[in-house]
Amino acid sequence: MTDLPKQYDPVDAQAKWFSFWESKGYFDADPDPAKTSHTIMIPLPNVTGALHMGHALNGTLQDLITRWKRMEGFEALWMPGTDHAGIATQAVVERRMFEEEGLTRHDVGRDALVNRIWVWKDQYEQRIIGQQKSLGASCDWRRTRFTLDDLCSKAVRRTFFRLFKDGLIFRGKRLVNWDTHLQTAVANDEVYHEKTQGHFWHIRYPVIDPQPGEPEYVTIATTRPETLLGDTAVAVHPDPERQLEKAISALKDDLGSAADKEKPGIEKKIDAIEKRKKSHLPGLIQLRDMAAAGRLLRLPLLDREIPLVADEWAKPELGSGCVKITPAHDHNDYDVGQRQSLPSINILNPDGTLNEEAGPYAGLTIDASREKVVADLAAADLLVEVEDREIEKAYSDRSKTAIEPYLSDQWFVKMGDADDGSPGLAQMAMDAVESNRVRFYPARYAKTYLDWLGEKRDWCISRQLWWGHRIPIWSRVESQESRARLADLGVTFDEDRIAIAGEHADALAVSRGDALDPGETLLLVCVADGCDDLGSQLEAAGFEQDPDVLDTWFSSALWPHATLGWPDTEHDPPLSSAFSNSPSVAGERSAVGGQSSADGNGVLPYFYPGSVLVTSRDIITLWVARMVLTGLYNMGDVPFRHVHVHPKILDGFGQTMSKSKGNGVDPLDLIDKYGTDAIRFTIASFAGETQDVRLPVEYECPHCGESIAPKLYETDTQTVVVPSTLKGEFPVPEGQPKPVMVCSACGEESQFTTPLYDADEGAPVARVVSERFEYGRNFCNKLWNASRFALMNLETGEGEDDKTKEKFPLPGYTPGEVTVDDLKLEDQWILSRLATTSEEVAELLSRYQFDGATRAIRDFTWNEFCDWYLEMIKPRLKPSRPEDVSTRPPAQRVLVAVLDSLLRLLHPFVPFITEELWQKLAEIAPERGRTDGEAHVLLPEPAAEACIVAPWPRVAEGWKDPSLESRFERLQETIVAVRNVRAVYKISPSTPVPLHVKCEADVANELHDVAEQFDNLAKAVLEQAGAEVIRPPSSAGFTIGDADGFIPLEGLIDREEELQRQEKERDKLRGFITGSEKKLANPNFVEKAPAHVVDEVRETLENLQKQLESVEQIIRDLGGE
RNA sequence: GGACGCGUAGAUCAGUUGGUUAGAUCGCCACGUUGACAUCGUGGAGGUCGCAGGUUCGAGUCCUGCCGCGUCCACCA
Repeated sequence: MTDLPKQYDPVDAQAKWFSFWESKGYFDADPDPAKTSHTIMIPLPNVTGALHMGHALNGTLQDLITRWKRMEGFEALWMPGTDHAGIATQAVVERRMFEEEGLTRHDVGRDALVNRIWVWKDQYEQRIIGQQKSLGASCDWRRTRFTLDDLCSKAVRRTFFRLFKDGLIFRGKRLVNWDTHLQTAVANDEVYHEKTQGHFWHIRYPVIDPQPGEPEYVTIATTRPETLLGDTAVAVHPDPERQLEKAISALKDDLGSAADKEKPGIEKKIDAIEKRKKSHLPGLIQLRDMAAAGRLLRLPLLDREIPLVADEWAKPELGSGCVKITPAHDHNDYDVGQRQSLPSINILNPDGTLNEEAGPYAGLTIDASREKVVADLAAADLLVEVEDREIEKAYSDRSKTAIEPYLSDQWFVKMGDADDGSPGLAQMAMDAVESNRVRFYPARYAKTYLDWLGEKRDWCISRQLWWGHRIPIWSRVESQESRARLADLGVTFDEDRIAIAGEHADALAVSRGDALDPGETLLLVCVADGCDDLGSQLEAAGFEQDPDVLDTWFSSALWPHATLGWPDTEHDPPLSSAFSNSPSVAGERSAVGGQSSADGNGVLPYFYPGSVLVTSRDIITLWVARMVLTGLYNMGDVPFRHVHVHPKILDGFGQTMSKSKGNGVDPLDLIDKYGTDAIRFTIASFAGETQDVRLPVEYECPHCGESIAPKLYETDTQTVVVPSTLKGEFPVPEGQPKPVMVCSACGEESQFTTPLYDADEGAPVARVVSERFEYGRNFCNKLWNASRFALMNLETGEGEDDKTKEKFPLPGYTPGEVTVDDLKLEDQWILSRLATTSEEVAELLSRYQFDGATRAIRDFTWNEFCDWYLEMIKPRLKPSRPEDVSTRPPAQRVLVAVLDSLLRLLHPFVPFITEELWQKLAEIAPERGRTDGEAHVLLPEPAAEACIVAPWPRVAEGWKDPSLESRFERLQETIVAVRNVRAVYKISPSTPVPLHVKCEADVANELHDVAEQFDNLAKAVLEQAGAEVIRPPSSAGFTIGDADGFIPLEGLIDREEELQRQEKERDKLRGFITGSEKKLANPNFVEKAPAHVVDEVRETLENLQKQLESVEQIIRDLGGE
């Protein structure tokens, strides 16, 4: 007996089959010369947190492709791993350390902090991997890597060394976002801006030795007067007249295309500039000339002499037309400083107080210095005016304190082309896409990639952090002494050439860089991987290692080749069993290098380059571009052939999901509620090419399960998503209980998932869910029950004679050859449809159109296999006369063959349920007819031992039969039409109706052949069919092109009602006919449209007219006109 | 400010190079449970494809403009 429950229980299947797959080693990918490789490198999740819906989408698609390719016979590697995510991870650990123990990183020191982060990392890595596994991820888990493990570290060191030696890494200045509270640089995306009330100070800078006719002062305006202490110039536009004209004509262009309501505003602006031209232009021209003459100004308060320079940054249409230049504390001013060769004066200490450069203001905080500077300027009569003005200020997301732009020494990778014009790193990466060696799907994303790389901006790779790959550079001020010490290591200095000889020739690279003090240079020594003893020797020689670490993206850029063992060509990369990736915690480092074989590292050349990168669009620049670049540089080949960019998941309000908004759905909650397969299937159905996905979410009442709609809620600082039945307010008033959700069904209150508070321990919490996943759950249930039906009918059973009510035995499934003679219409049809569907699915998957593939396979499963095929074979499986028992075995065999193919087709989408069913099917049908052999014959073969390793169905081409499909369609249409009549006349399902069909003789024959299906599916008895059939009186009719059906309904027919129904049909047909006639009457259409289109319209028209005639005949019969 | 995308049924989305009557899922309405499945079946209602122009024999699809929305990048004296 089949013991399948009525509903699929995912929990059991998920645990059972995942460990089965893993223990069998099905996920493992190793070089196999007999197979082609298929490689996907996972976009590394950060070790900072849990997986979210974006990961679920990203992971599902990769697993889907990997499973599909594996079944197609590829050696499919999906490489897992995690990213150390420098800034984010260190920030999380530092924050927790501070909150829980009140310690800062300076309290514990570098090594201790890094150790703490390792502990955190191990914990979270486990959690993330666990989550990925619960999604069914068929990664080769033996190969799990971490961007700070030994293998990746070696690749990072080697890459850095090569770049440095090639002169592609250099030291330079750059303004960073400095958090004075945490004393660290923060990334752009950790900076937020807020508008506050501020002032706009107009300050006079005295001109030194003004000539007759020249102004005594130049006026500038600033929102940050204290920065004048770091000013090194004042700029004026080099051609103010042209610039003003340009501004005016740009505005005039706008005016031409602007909406009416915007016009007055633009006109006002034009007026203002015109006025300014009159009032300021002569002065600005004069200043420009003074700048050209190299005239100097006296910096107020510090009495420094600074030049007046001509630079386009100074916009004559703004302010006074002049602008102070503070290269060390403003991004734009920094650029001006570079262009104009101005010195940069840093006036800040790391803690945000002013340093000795600020002279008398040294030691003051920024705010205090501003007050004093303003007061002193006023006292010196240099302050012209103070305006109130709303200004935007940058704040650190982490410390919530103000961000200061801060000039610092950083390391860069040169992206531009070489001096001789040969392509640089950026150009190489651009060429790879332009020549289609890397292809984007959808193609439009190539533009994002090319535009960004086209700027060829140098890549700043240093970060002021402790968590990460430390920069392998040791430096010391250049001197006789330091040169001599380097000479001990084989470094020689000949004029400006630095050479390295001897045993360290390949382990060291040396160049020069700017030292802190002007006039001094630094000797920069880069130490190659595996030569850390040289670092110690350098330290002994008075060199210091750079304190910074590398940008996280530097290591993740190497992911595609580093994980495969590059640069080690001697050994295969080690597998996790022999591999520790957490040196500090493990206490000892394991040796890098895995199995040594005569052939060297066979893994790298086999799996590189990868096949496809699956990612979201926000890291096309940060990550994708850099992987291509380093791949080309290190490997001489691109890291992957395809880049598939999938959509983002948004909430019902169209906003990005995130923890900080409270609208994030936890994939684990969903898996818990709907099952992994349901989630995967639904997610795959979302993944199209055009749109991001809106996933409306609800809160699920923990008491009764009711769904409560969300709403947006504005707090002082952010907009969050909360339940629409919110009771209480945020921020939670002192002493008040936390806000709750009130359930509209059961009236119970509960806390809910929100970024605004942590729910009380043990309290019932309303989680965020989405009904959309019922789509996948229902599909799985349908598949489950269809299979349940099949399995029930494969066992021996008992039939009952319709007439005698005598029982008789039904045979169980036995394997056996099925030839075309054994096949009924529906068998041939479902095999034809299966052939078409599997081809279509593979085609869509190869174009990464997962939504289309999901639809195709769902339609086949539900609307064709379940709704039609299973229904049609029921009579054969359960004959009602003992003499018909022989119809059962062929039906069973075709059913098994189709189900077998269907499970394989579905496996990449819903792996757990298909494996479960595959194994159940194997118990009763270990040998199944294969559809991929010769057409029209099903030969039994033993099934693969697991669905995951079964071959992807390639149904033999010959099964496809379009003419059969269209005949079948007529049958379907007829049945639907009969059902329609039954529904309209409310005929009970158990009452048989007679059916007469007027049609050509050949059609009539076909209908007689399938007469039993009319009975089976529409409870209709085909009484007559043929050209001679005439409409019986009191009957309902329908027409389907080449056949008219009549259902005599003596006593049931309401003549008026039927007349109306038919008249409605007639009017509809007439509408269509008019449309077609109009087209054909148009000589232009007939002449210009392609012949096949015209023919099609003619054919359609004929058909429509036939139908219309039939309907009109029916109407006349009914007594209408 | 620049780039890219989106706007199609009450909701969420498909709609291949322009070509008969614009589809699906959920929801809705009516009917239906002894035989795989109510997480189901059968039938049905529901759309002037954001707006305005244009190209074309023909536009949801191509072009221009506008309106609304989103994402990324840049910038903000």
